[in-house]
Amino acid sequence: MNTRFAVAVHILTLLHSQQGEPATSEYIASSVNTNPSLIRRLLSKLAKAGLTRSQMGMGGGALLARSAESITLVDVYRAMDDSPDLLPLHPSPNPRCPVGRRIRDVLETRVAAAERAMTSELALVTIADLTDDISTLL
Amino acid sequence: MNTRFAVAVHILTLLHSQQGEPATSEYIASSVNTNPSLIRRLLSKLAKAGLTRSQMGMGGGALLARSAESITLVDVYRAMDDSPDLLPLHPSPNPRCPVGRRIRDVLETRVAAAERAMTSELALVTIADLTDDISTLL
DNA sequence: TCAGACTGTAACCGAGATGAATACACTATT
DNA sequence: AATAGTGTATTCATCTCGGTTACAGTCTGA
Repeated sequence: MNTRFAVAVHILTLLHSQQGEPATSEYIASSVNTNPSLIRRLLSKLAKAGLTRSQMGMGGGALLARSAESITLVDVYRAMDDSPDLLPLHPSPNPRCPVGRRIRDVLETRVAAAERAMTSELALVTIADLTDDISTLL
Repeated sequence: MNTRFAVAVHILTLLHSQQGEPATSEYIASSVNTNPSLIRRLLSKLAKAGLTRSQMGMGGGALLARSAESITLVDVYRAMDDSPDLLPLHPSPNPRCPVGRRIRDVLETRVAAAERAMTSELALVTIADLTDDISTLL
């Protein structure tokens, strides 16, 4: 995994703290410490996942499309998820070897269970939770 | 994560199926369908983690250093683990922004919990389990 | 209606990771 | 000594990633 997940969470938390005021990619980029184009790329993915929406034109910017209480970290994780495999399997073992022929299926089952365990944990945390965490840190 | 984890599991399962007979990197490579040098690189890591050992010279090869029942997928995962972060965080948010200043710590806690959930699941599965899975698949 | 403030998206770059391949010194067995 | 192995360094092509520039499209307000 790359840092897109972390940046996306950052974006959503920031949007939540804006309380309905649209945020420009320029403004978000200054908080994340990167450039606006990258932010817009991520916002495009978040919008496709139904987590944010954008107002075009002057005075526009990005907004949460749903309540911060309803957006969990799994939602963000899936929205950023290009390659579906957290632990990719080796592509082409030798089918003429008993182990090589079966290892893929066997391992896939076990790895899928582990990934489910992780996403279940991510599902417990919402963007609103993170905002609360930040407030209590003050 | 890359495919090293999957290949390492493949290697260990193969070694277990050898029942104490040393396996050459050439033989392992033919089952994994890659080249011997890559296998030896991975074996070197596995040996450093105490999971395998090698016999040099003619008739030599790799062996399990511990019982297959005692080697779990977390052991393999950690042995291959170069970069410690499954979900890396964004390196340098803007410290002058309230969200940017705190998001890292807040997110880190939650992500660590999720990663623990995954490794706990991996800890439940041993190399011996995988060998059993393969046998029952026949 | 036009200028300006925005978004959305494509394109390109440099850096780093990855797997494949080669090479070679070293070690044990026969 | 010859041979069959390991261990490790190096090189290479490819891919991914984040950073950046560029530009067309959209909205607002003077």
